[in-house]
Amino acid sequence: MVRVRFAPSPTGFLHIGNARTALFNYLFARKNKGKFILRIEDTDKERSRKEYEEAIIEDLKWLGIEWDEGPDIGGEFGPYRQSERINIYKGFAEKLLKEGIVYKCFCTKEELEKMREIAQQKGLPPGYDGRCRDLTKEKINQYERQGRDYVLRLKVPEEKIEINDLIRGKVVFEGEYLTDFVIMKSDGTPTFNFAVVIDDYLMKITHVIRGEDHLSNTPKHILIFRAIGAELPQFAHMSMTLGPDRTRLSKRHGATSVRAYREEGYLPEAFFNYIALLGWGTTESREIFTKEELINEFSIERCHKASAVFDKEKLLWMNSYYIRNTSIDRIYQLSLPFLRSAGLINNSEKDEEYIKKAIFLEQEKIKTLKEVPYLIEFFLKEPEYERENFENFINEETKKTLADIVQIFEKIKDFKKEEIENKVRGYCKEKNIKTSLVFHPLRFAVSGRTKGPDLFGMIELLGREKVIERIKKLIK
RNA sequence: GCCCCCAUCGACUAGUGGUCUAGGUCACCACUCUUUCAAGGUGGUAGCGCCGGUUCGAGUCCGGCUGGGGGCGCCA
Repeated sequence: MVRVRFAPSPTGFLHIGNARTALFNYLFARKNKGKFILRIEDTDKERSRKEYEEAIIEDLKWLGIEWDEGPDIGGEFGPYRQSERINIYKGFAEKLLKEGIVYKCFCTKEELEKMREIAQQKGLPPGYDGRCRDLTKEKINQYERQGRDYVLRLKVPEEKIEINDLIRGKVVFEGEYLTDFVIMKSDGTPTFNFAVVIDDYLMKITHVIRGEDHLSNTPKHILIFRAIGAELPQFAHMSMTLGPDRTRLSKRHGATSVRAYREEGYLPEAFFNYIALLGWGTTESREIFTKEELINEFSIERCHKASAVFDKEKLLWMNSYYIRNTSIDRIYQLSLPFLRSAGLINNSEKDEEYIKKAIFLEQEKIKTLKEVPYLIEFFLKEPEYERENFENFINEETKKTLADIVQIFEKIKDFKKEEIENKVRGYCKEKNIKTSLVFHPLRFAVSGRTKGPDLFGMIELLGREKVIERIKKLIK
């Protein structure tokens, strides 16, 4: 049975890169009829916050990623919050200490700093020189009596470690570059590297799918798996997500959290779809997939090794594509929060059908839900006339035309767009005026704008009364 | 500094030794449709980082170089 996990740290909102890791784990689990587990890695007390855990859970749900076990729903292998598992790690650490696989290190920050400098001078990566490895019992007792802090370090053997990565193939790390690393901090909490392995082991994780930034940590993990006598899971290291300048996606590239895109009015399915296409593709280079199709098509072997640049433009296109191809009911529902905060929706449900019709008229133009209030605003409120265009469309000449149009509108029996269009076109012909000389001022008079939806559909929806009122007010 | 990973249009990708005068999508440009803006349709610009090797034949295999990314903490 396939078991995978997504293990974020609640130190901020769900990041795009993490969302992609979560997504790939999710797709892999569903594709293989396995389980997807959510685990919260909150051992860093300084930076972890409960609000972020809640936010991450909310954003994952928004994206449509569901888990089978997690801190909110429990499961057979809980608890799923590392802060609640401290005693488990301690137990493993004590056992390893007894077995002599792990040892107490009393070195101070200053000593460690010096060591790193020396290692660098020798052309080695900065690391620990192992000086506390063979401390005598007496020495250890003495240090402890003095109340000195200590950490637990793993005795790292000098041998090469091979990883058989599902995405990258064979990766070899030579032994001499890895030094004894910390598994338990002096405050009695585990390091990330230790907690991950213990949890993956106890939670029976079969496939560790994570970002490439963890590839270099993997030898350490393998050593810990071996130390506790556990079987290795399969590893798959996904490529990273980069900003437009090809550096790691970060704050200075603008919005990097899923939350931000959600608030900008992106559809979850569009975001889901786009993110899946980063570092992954099918042989036919298809672009649009439903969640089910993605689950069906997904394969870890097709993951790219090279990192991918997150392209906001393409996401925006995809979002508009999804908006164009989604039912008005859903667009309406999703737009509600945006309409509310724009103060356009306080007057009750009567407006629902009217607003839906307005959205329908604008649908092909909507790129994000955030634009909806602006696009339909003039249907709900008196228009604000664009100053820079005012005189182009409302002048002595057009006022006369508009006055005629009012008369025509007053006489139309069935105030529907076909009839309205026929009559207006007929008027143009009769007076021998170019249609654009009528259409543009009319559009402007009714909406206050030079751009907008289908003119006659818009007039029909606004209704005779409102249209005539708006025109009259202008030409007075 | 050391270790590891990576390399096809500006971006995302297809491509697993001949069918590649390298295909698709976004962006960009032109034309078209048209009452505006969009959307749509048609066409176009643009790429295998470089140098060697293997081979009858290399985007595809091997090596080096260059470039980019990641890691090296009592952060995760």
